[in-house]
Amino acid sequence: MNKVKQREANNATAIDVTDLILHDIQTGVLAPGSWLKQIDLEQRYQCTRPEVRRALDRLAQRRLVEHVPNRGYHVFEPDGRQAAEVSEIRILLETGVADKIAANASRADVEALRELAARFDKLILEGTPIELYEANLAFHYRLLSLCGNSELVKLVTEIRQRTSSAPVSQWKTRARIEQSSREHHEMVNAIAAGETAALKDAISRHIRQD
Amino acid sequence: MNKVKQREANNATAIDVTDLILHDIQTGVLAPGSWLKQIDLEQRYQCTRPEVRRALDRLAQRRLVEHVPNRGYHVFEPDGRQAAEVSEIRILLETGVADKIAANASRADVEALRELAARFDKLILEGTPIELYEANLAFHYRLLSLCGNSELVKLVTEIRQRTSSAPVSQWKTRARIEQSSREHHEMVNAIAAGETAALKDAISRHIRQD
DNA sequence: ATATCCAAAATTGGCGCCAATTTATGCTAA
DNA sequence: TTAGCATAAATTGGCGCCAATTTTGGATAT
Repeated sequence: MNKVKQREANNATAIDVTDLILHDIQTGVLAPGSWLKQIDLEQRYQCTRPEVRRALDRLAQRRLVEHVPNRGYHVFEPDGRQAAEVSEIRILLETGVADKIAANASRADVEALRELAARFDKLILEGTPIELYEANLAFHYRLLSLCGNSELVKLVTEIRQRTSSAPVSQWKTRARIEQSSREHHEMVNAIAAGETAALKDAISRHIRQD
Repeated sequence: MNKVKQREANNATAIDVTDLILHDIQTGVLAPGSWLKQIDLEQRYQCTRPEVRRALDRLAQRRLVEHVPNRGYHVFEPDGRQAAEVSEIRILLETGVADKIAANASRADVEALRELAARFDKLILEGTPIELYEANLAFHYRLLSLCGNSELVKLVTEIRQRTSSAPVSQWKTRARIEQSSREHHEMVNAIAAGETAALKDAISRHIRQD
């Protein structure tokens, strides 16, 4: 009985338009500043009007899009000060748990991080910008998860989205990407060696230049 | 021309049902765990069904209420671990900017903080729990604003709401309230004296016991 | 030729209805 | 008397329509 219900429940969490729009903002498909017309989104994502509106409202709550009453929603573009402030927050949080990360990291964790850092490396040459972006996310997620504070992980994931509204375009220079990759390895090495001071320093520099 | 528009713009930002429900959750009128039926809210706040649903969706996004599909929304009650994790986050952020707070505080700022701390003191005896709660919020808002990072202020305001779902009921013991008040004064004194270490310590203890 | 004003088109946003699901109630059978 | 089931009530949630506002295009007057 209730085949449909069963199907729904077993099925991976039904993806919501919010995530689709979010992904397109993150990957730069929807450029910062551009207006998000409800009709366009409705067609693009093959969904209904109320769904679009709910998604836009959610993204506005997260300050990823800005809402102008009776005018519509447009992709938010953080000014320099806001970006700097958010970076500051990330540095406080991520360096603040650096010692916990180093303490909790098992040999297997270090190995997994090495692999993720290597994957990022590899994708610099072979992958698309989007793949690179996602590999970066995966690395940082794994790294931060070691701190043991899942609320903090969620929070940082959230505010990381807030800064890098157009992360793909930001990484235009090869030199900068390679620098990022070096810092990834630097972090892993610091963890493996238990050098929390070096880890904090690497994290700090990494966030500042991102 | 456009009298209405003018009126609307000049008028204080039209308050939204979300804030009303939020306030009632914060002050404990809507108890943790209780179900928020759409019909009840619709009547209680004299608003339409879609407004209620939008508000509930927003509060669910902020994790102040929990959504169970086809069952409804109920006030979120954080378990011990989550509460501890959120406290940990607040300590990282608020002690992290303690030096900035101390550095930026002018004589007038210190005076204003003294006044807010005194107001809290006074309300312990004379005020209602809600007034006390709001005086506490005002003190902390003023204090944190001195750090100069407005994004951080917004963020902490947001996550502070997340921990203390029923702050009024938490403060049942007089002893605890008075301890809080002492710590307020302790913080102000530390700022006035420029003793950042003492400030960090006071903030840390204050958050942990809250 | 250009600025201003008016009208039409497009877009946003509010509201109510109805289907789907869940919960409560009462009835029947063991 | 109690457990199970079926039916009814209540609640949630999706969808579409229409009003309100804004924008665009064009016509007129200076």
